[in-house]
Amino acid sequence: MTSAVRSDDVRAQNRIKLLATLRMKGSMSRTKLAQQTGLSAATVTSITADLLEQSILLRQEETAKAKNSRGRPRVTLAFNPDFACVGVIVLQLNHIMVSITNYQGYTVFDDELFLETTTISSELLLQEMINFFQAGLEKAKIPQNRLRHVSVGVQGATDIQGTKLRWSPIIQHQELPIKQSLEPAFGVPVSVHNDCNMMAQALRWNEPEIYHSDFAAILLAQGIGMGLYHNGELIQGKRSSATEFGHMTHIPGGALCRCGRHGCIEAYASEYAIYRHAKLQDGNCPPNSDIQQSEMDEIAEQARNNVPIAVSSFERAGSAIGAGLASLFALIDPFPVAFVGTGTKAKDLIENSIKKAIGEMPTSLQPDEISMRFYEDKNPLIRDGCAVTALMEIDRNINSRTGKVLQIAS
Amino acid sequence: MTSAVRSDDVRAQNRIKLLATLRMKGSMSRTKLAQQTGLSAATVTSITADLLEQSILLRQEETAKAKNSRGRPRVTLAFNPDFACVGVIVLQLNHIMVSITNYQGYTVFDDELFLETTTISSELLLQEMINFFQAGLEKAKIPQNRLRHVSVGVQGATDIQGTKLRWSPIIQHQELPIKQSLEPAFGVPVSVHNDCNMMAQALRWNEPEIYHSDFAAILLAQGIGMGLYHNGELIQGKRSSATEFGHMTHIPGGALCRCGRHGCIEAYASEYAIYRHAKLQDGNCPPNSDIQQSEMDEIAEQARNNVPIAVSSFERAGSAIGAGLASLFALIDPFPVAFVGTGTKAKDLIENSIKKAIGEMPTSLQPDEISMRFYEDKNPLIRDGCAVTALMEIDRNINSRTGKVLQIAS
DNA sequence: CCCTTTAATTCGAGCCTCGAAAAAAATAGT
DNA sequence: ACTATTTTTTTCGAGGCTCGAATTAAAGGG
Repeated sequence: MTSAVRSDDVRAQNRIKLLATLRMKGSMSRTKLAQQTGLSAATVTSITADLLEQSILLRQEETAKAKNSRGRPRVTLAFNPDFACVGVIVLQLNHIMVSITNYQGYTVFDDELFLETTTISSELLLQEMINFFQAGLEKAKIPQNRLRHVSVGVQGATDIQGTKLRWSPIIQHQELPIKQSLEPAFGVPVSVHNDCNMMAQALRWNEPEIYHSDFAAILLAQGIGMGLYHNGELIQGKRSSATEFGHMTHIPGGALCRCGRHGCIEAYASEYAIYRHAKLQDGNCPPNSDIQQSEMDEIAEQARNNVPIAVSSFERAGSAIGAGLASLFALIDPFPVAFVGTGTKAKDLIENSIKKAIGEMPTSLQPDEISMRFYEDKNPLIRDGCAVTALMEIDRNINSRTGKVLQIAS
Repeated sequence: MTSAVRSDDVRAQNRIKLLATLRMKGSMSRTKLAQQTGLSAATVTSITADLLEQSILLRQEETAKAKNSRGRPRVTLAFNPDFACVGVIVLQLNHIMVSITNYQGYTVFDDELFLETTTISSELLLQEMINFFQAGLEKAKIPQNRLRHVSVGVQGATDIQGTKLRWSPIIQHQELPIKQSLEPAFGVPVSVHNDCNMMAQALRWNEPEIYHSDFAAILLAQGIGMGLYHNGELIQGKRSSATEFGHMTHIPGGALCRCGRHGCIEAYASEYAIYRHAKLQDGNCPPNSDIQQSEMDEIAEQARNNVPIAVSSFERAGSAIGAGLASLFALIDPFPVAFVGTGTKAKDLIENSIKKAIGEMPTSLQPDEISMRFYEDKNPLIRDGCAVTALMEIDRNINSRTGKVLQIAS
């Protein structure tokens, strides 16, 4: 239902709109900002005056005088890179990445650390995250008070409020209270996000022409994950974060999945599933959680040499994904899909069977009309997605000059 | 993205909020309205004064003086039943229903007509809809100018704008331009909606305690349909209306579906699928589109007498639905489900296998925790859903005193 | 008949956005 | 060098809106 609105909510709303426009479309002049936002020039002047005064925006020096025309030269407004910065911590299997991004969106520091996530105690893991990020802050020589937000990207299910990691294949523990543990240490808001959702966020940021209102990012790796946008909004559960595409049913009662159930898409399309089938293991064989990339490469090579079992391993994977997509396309309409992760190395081996499976399904659309793109390296996407999420969170919470937090009545 | 907002949008927004509160929670006093909407008493007075002046609301006579307390007696505000009325046309297989609902939400007239939808030309069908509704208007003695909106509920896929019926099993034609044909005849806005979405709308209206933010209405009948709400909003496609739950994949390459593909949920769970299996027909046998209710009842009776093939027919249906729900529950979190239609007569035969199939799937929730309710008669739900949709459309478009239509800049 | 209580209204303060007019800051032409 | 032109910004009421506080309305209780 619509919310009650007060007069000053209007200003807040329009300020957010204006900042979001700058975030998505880059620096621009006030006049262009007025066009893009639909606000009057007068209002843009008023709002940007506030933002300039608060050092949130900067007048950008006209370096290469774009003097194509006469008239008063436009003044390009840009985010002040030093107004704030955000931290990103990405938690993966045996691996932590941290990075720091300035308010303009440039990553000014990144580093990574290997540690055994599967065996470590949850206290120690949280402490390592804190220490490693603090060390990063020092190495990057960021003034303490500049940090405004830390965004944590994790593989696994988070809660909808973005406070904790509810369950993850990379650690043994459940309900890891990340926000609660990290906020006291950093003194700034911390939010926790599913890695696939962050990939989707980053794609939307990098390639808005393709990934805008309706699209999905699908992680093809040890597990299968998804970040899904519909009508310009991230689809999330009511309690848990992730659209668990990998655990939609593919074959009722079928192969054993890492989650303990049978027949999930993941039990056919993940690396362990491809490996299991290629190695002639039974579908009920417990998933191998420690497959080297070289082994997957080898199976792919065999498939390229037409070794039947290797070929069919990848085809099964493609069919499972295609069938799952077809189901989604039945629910929502067809949308562009980005495949991300090491699994895309075998793109040549799965693409056709994905399309074939989509085509067999009750969609009126031809599979060729559906945009499918492949992105091998997931890490930059996860990192950028976390950074943008954090930056937009800051943008959204820049308050009126009173400094009080905006409250909209329910 | 957020939209630019103008000052008078605030009034419009709050007026809508106020009307929506009255719609959903019934007549109430200004003071209560202020509490419920979060607006100040002063603002409620101001807005309701406008609405009273325009005869949109009425001061309700205090019939049974609820004088429980002293103090100035509250004045209950209610919709003026005579301010407007809306028409509903429900188009089903060989069957048209029309009804008229006043602005207070009471249905003041309804009627139905049998005609061969499968063979009729699209021109004639549209003309019959117009004639039959016009006749209803006359019988109900509704002043011409009181009608404000006509809402058409159809079985099949509509376009997202609600202008036409793109495809339907009940007619041969495609892209039936309902809005375009009916609007000139009625002289008021016409909107077209999928029947399952309207069922969901009606449930939300009738039982908001259960069906509020996230829930689904599933039609179990000749076909399988769904209306799905997520985060308080109807999930729709980008182009087509319906969440085609019935055409999600159940068994890849499985039984033949009415849509021409194989393995859809509908090919296992619809009445024709149950019938086909019970009659020992092959899964590739073309769907029988003309099954009498008595035949379905008979199969159900056999199942209750433990005739194995009849039992398994219903179990297969339940499993297909349960598996589909489990997939949805993996995407979003589990939500309450309302099953609607003649298929619910066999509720005792399918409920357990639905729950079993959900339980086998990778949801952490126990199937018993999921609300599942059954509603045999779909027609009142479709009708009421259409009526409420139309009424809320009117509420949303009541303009400021200038009479101009509200425009929010993109 | 006055006091208490609850509901609703009035009124001024304080925000906002907007259009029109004015100011600012450049280039083009003579 | 100076004026006219062009384009971008800013300034300045006008007109909306909501809100809190104070006021008025309309009962019942004693």
